[in-house]
Amino acid sequence: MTESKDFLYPQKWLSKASAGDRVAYELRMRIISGLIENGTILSENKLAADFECSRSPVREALKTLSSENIIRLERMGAVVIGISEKEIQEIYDVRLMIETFVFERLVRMDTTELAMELSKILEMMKVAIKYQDADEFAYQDVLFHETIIRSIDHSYIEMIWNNLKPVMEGFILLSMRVRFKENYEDLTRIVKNHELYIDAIKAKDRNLMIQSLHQNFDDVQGKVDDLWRSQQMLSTGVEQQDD
Amino acid sequence: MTESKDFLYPQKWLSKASAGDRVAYELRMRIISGLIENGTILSENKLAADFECSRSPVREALKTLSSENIIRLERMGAVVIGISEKEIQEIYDVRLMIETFVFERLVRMDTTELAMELSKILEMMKVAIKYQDADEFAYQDVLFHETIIRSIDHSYIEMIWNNLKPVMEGFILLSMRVRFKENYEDLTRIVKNHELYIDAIKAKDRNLMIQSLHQNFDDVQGKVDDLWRSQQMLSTGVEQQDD
DNA sequence: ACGTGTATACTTGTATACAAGTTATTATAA
DNA sequence: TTATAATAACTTGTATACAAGTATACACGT
Repeated sequence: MTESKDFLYPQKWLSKASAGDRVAYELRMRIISGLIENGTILSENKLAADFECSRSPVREALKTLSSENIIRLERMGAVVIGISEKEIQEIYDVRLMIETFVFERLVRMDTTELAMELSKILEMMKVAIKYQDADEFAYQDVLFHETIIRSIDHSYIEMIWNNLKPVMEGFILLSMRVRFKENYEDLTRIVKNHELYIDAIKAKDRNLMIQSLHQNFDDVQGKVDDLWRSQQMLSTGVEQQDD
Repeated sequence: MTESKDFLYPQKWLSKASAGDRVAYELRMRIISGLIENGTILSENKLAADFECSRSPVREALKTLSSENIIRLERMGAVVIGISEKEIQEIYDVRLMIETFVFERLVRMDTTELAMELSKILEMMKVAIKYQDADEFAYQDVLFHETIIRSIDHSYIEMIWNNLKPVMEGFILLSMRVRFKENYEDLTRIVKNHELYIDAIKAKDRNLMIQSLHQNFDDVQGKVDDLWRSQQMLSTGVEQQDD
């Protein structure tokens, strides 16, 4: 039980977060990473003991996680749904759906400011690669897409994003940690991909955008593999919990 | 303050609901209907007193409502966002988006069972018209679309629906109550519209589906007008609250 | 051996208490 | 009259207490 006290979610990102948020972020990571297996039944009391807090923050976290579709609240306990291949596919269905929608709006807007902002984020990503900071890279990657989505000022599209984001973030976080160790050269390809996306936004070229999205999606397939490897790394590094 | 104790949400739909759910459903209706004006700052304590319960269920309700984008949780109090013309447009953007996505899946499935189920719901709607039960009609209307969406078994599309549904339901509820009083003949047109939708699903005809969706959308524009009328009816029938 | 009832150890939902922080108000001084 | 400091009345976030319901295990009678 030595390793299990480690946190999967970057603690510095939680500096001003409430206990409820902390539980949500960490619990989410443990579920996405497979550390907590699908089908597991979570009890509020056990979680409260685990996270050394009262049931109030735990309840809040469980409600959040259930609205993100990674657990299911039932009469007795919360059942872990987690992220299997099907869910990953579904998440990217939705991402494709909303990003396509967003692009249709973007082509009717002035995108110079957005393109500038995205370029800045891209620079950040390059720096993160240079200093081998996987977490920072993941953060900027998520921010990149969030910036695009928020630029059209559509509160209900943003609502969808808000529900998707935490899971995406966790997913990408785990994936990038593996890549920084094992597939370092992949990162430059991801950067290229994002450059393509910016070009598409600048040129307002649908074909280019579709192309970029699809390449991004191919990357995702890679991420899926990474995730499994990440799960294996975790599960072999940590002893089994008895129930 | 005589009228303000009335409930906007059908109480019989809350038979087994928790206090938290009751607060959420009723508060949502008061926000959507405009009974609680946009920009109002809600306090947990005041709401708890209003609904005669403790802060726990109120907190739960506020969290739900904020994930539905009709309030915004801030440091001090929850700010009511509500549903203005912009939000209604946005909600229907999303509905169009997901229902189009769903249809693309449907055309690759066996839809006979679904069509049967939808026909049943349509019959229910006709009965509701016959007995002038606006709430039941609204319920079946929402169920109709929910049934279509759930038929493709896509948990993240369902996630979007789950976040959208309560607001949609409330919105349609208010709209139908007005129509049953003032635009009774509209209802048969809505039924026709749904029949068209079923035909599109049976025939797997994209054009027919698009046509039906757009007519449905025209209906929505009507609903928007109804909503304003509903809001006026409420605001003139109820004395102002002093703050 | 097997069904049935009961005791027990869980579970959630809700109320309440308390701490820490923010806003508003009031009193005081210039 | 105005600026400022202190106090009072809020606010949320978290812990805890309690009630009501549910699953489990165990004993008992058949």
